[in-house]
Amino acid sequence: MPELPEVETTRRGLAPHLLGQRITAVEIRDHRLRWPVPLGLPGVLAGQTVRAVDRRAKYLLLRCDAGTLMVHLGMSGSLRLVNAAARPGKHEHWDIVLADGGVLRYRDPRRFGSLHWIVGEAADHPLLRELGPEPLSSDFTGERLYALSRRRRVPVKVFLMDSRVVVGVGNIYASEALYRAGIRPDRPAGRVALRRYDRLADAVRAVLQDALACGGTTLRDFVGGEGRPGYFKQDLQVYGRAGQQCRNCGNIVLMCRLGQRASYFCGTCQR
DNA sequence: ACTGGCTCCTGAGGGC
DNA sequence: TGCCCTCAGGAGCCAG
Repeated sequence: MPELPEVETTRRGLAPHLLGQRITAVEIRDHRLRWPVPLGLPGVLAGQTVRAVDRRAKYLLLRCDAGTLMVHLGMSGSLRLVNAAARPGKHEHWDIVLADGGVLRYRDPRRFGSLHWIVGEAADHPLLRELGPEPLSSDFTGERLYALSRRRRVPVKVFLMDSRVVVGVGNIYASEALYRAGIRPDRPAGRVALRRYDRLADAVRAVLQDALACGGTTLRDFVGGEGRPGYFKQDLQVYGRAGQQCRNCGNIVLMCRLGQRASYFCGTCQR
């Protein structure tokens, strides 16, 4: 599933092909994404030139002259550049046709993704306005986690996955980062000390950077054909490993459910 | 202000 | 070319 590293990898892969390109046509084959794709989109987008390809959280932002196209991949979405002659498959819901003949094609079997056109400052859009800092930016610190978590009783894992606290930490990486930091996922957020939040912020950065390094591999697979699941799988320490041995202490990895999400941890290494 | 629960959707996987 | 059930997951949204 597209986590932040994969969205960033997608951005890096697409940017060189999209920058400076004029959009000649847009075809929406299925409007039923998470939010209905605006009917007027092809009209406003045709003739626009892509000036920048940015990312905010897990949203891709294609900045054009008259506005910004905002794409979310949901959990099963992917974007590929394909040949104009390639027939769209079953779950390939929209195309953006470029002046050079290339086609930016969106595939999303579960349709949890979205497509918005934003006129004006994209950062002011309701979906972006309340977002916390990027995890790989200097604004993301243990001090911030500590300050925001005082008197919060939510499990620290749920807290870490709150996009107002920090963006881009999905279910897999939340479990992995907490394991690396030695913090139990079910510990109340307000009962984690500053020094341990420093460790956690470091762990989040480390996990995301490691995954980003693997993301390059994912993009190749994903551009070449089907995205293979579990590109980061071999590096996972706890996620999906309930009942197996902790790689550090040998005790059994446990699973619990927090905020309707499966959470994995070692009861010995994490406190 | 917080917190927990629900929701969208389809494919995968397990039981039979 | 088996059918049916359950579940996973990003994240917005809402009720209490």
